[in-house]
Amino acid sequence: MKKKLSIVDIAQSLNVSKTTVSFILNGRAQEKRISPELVERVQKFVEEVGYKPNSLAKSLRTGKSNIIGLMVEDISNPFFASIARLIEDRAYKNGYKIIYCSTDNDTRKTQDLIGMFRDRHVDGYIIAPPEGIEDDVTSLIKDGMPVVMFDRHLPKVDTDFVEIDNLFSTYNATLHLIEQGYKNIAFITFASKQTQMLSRLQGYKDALIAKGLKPVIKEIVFNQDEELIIEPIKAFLEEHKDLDAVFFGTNHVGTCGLKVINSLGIKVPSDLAVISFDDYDVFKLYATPVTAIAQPIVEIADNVITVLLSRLNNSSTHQKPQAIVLKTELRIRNSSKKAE
Amino acid sequence: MKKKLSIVDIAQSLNVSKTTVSFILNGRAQEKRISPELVERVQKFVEEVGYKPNSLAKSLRTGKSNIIGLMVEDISNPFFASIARLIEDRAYKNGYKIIYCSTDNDTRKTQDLIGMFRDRHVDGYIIAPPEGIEDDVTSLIKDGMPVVMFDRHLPKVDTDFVEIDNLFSTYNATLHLIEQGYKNIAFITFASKQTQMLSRLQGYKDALIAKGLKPVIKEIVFNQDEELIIEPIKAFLEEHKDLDAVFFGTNHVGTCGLKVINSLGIKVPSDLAVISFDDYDVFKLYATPVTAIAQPIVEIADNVITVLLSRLNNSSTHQKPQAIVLKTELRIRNSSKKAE
DNA sequence: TTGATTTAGTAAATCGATTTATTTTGTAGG
DNA sequence: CCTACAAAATAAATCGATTTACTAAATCAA
Repeated sequence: MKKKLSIVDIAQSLNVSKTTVSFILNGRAQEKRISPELVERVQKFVEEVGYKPNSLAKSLRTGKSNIIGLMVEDISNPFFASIARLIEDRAYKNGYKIIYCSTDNDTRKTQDLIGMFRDRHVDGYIIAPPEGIEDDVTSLIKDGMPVVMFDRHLPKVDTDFVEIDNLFSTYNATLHLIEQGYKNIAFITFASKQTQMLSRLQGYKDALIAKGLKPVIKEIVFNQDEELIIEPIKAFLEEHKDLDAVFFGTNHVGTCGLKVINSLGIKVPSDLAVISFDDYDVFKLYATPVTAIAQPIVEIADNVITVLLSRLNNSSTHQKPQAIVLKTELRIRNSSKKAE
Repeated sequence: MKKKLSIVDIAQSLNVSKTTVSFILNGRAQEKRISPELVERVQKFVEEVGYKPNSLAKSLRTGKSNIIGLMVEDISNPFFASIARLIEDRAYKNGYKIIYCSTDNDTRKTQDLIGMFRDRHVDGYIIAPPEGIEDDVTSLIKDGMPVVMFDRHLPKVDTDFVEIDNLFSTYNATLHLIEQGYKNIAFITFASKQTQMLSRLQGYKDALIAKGLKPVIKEIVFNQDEELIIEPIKAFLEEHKDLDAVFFGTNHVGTCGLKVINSLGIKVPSDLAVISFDDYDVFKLYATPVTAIAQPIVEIADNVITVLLSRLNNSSTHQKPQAIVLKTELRIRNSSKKAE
């Protein structure tokens, strides 16, 4: 177990001071007028023995950790997993590592996790915020931490966020259903006060009302246990035999919804047309592929990391927070008009 | 922007030495014979002002970071995302944070990432290792780092690992197909020398040979771009019209395979029976649900974290590395016998 | 009373870097 | 020859904890 080399070891081996080594390694040789020969000698040696500065010590001194904290709702959800994947790639390419965690939309858990991240001195935060976390995020921002929110935002917190045009997305998709001749369209979603969920619901309602139809809404209480999501959906569908279409508000609800539909032997779209928010292999490969609203995942990730990196690089300049809203794509998969 | 309190601030406020504060905060008060009154006073004050030790400084001194490095193949793959989720939960509960990354099965990238983790002084490693990474992992172990491998292992590296009984899983599932009357069964998988892939392939071959049938194997070169996976599968299926069943070696191949099957208008299972490794919503919700081999995800995660934590807690004792092999479950979904 | 031991606590070294302040050396100008 | 100034490098302070080694006061035994 060879022990790690420190900057002192390097300095001693070369008979120079560690200050000099440090300056050279940090590219401040010119500025500090260190002779090119010495620079060369040090760099060559460092390369040779494979010395790498201890980043903990570095962080302690500089106050920068080169770590970004990423808080998603649930890393096992394909939407968040994909985003995380893309963010991870771009972060690593820019010399940042990611510490991530799943909030489960649980305020207390999220508070704890913010505490942990803070404690670890992460340089910046990427958060899909749960409800009730306003104060904690505000306090982060007050302390000068860059925070970028995505998927949703906190109206009371003035910071960058990247999200999609939820209201238009569901409005447009609902209109599509109506134009196909569907009239009894239900919206099944998670009970939530989060901005993206409120907008999705609103878009659906707006479309129905604009066309003089009556909204039918079912809100499911989120639960880790999938059975407890499936159960109420089943009850709802059994109770509303008159529906001719159903709109699922998230990929998770959508997947559970399809399971219910299968178990009840409902035929899609002849018995019941289906649209889901989020596109996802399950929807593409379903017996009759399901129309879905696809989020521009790559763009979301790109924007998130770009905004955050720019904050990290000029932490001095106080630019106004950016609100980035991206478009979605309605992927129409079973466009057969409703049989009259 | 209030600045953080340090242990010195605490010590000064209370008129005691920082040594004393440190001892008390680390539960060494008794051992160090510090009077109960003083202990009480310090604890109360610390609580009051909400002081938290700077974990970077702590790590620098103690050499422990309380961070676990998790390297999966691809965090956006549902198998790895679920495992990561479970590991994350259990790690946090035990006071550890996770830094994760996706290796893409790329040796060079993985080497870089190990370097980064090492640099960050992570306390332990959980790795789904790509090929060719033996030396790097061995060197980690030599340096006394706990390393647990999962999903696959490196035969030349003697360390803990958790995986499933791949050979039996595919053997058993293939036998199931044969018993159903299928005779021309192909195995489509990623080209790979990884232990789990070799075993899966072997299990398939063993079963066919045992029954006097001829193996038909198609190995796909992995690629980030899904089109480049779909393409060769399509070519293969078009070329082998005589097949009556196909076995997909991973969830990813399976999903792509179903897309091909859909695009070719092949009916499952009447034209072609399908089995896939890994169970997954896509397979449950496919037009005719697909028989799949379900991995015990919770058990895998539990075992991984348990083994790692025990190594972390008694790093002194040199227990023999454990090889944990778990059972899978064959979920039979369209068990209709082949029509003769 | 004296020396040993225990009790309760602290000063200083340490982890491995960065950064500020300072010293040494060389050279040009008067 | 002496001063001034730049060039080249370094000593020492710092980040915020832990840990080793030490001290002062109190207790105890002989």
